[in-house]
Amino acid sequence: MTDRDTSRTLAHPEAAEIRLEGVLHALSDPVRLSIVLDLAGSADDLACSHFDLPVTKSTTTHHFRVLRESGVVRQAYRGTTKLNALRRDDLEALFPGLLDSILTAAAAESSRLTRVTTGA
Amino acid sequence: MTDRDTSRTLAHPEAAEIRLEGVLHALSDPVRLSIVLDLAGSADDLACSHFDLPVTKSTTTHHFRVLRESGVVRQAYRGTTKLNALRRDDLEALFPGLLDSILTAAAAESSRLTRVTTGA
DNA sequence: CGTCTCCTTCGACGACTCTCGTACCATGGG
DNA sequence: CCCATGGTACGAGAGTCGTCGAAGGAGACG
Repeated sequence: MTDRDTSRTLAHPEAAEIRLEGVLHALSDPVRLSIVLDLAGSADDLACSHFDLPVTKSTTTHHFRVLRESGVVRQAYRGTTKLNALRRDDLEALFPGLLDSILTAAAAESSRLTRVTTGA
Repeated sequence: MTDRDTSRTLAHPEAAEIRLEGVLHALSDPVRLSIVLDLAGSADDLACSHFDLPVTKSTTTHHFRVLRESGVVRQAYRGTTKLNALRRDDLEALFPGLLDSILTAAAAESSRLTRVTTGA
């Protein structure tokens, strides 16, 4: 009906439209950071339902939209599921090394906090 | 008077207390990102009054507090002025390469957007 | 067709953020 | 001692964010 087609295609920002502030903001939420971390650890695409997040499905939809609209992930429908992939190439071209260092930092912090929590 | 001494010392998080999400959130604001960029470009410390920000003084105070409480900058009083310095070492130890890639990305985006804006 | 699964939309709520103006404190110089 | 300068505290207002539940659409599969 409107210009916001709800059925087939998903709006993604062009690479040139991606803003650093948006990416940093998208990655500053623990839920979204864990999504990105999971996505980075996997070979290719992951369905939304793959993720085990501590929020409801509508909140999950919200987080994936933030990630998509900030240019961090690319999404595409495949049947009833929606596949998600990191936009590694675009991000690397715009901000060389940024994604990797954030990913490394997130992994480091995750293990650091786990160690503290478990006391090991 | 109270335990919140307003005159001499400023509360900073320990290095181990610095959270990646907090750092990313702190850096996801354009004003704060420009502060950090300016701070990184300078040799050492800069007074708050050095910065030419498009906000009022109270807002500036707010942004510097966010940067300090997230562990991005260290602040110290020197007479009537307050000096600011990036916590490069702490951040580098916690998140290797992160600050540099964000700084590089910010500089790249800044020049990219300037180019677009001026049409040059 | 019926139904199941996956995901979206909508409206709502509380919390937090950014911004400001005004009043204020602390240091330093005349 | 008075005042100028640099920064803070305290509201307060507008906006955004993260979260949820209920309702519903789109494919797949019997």
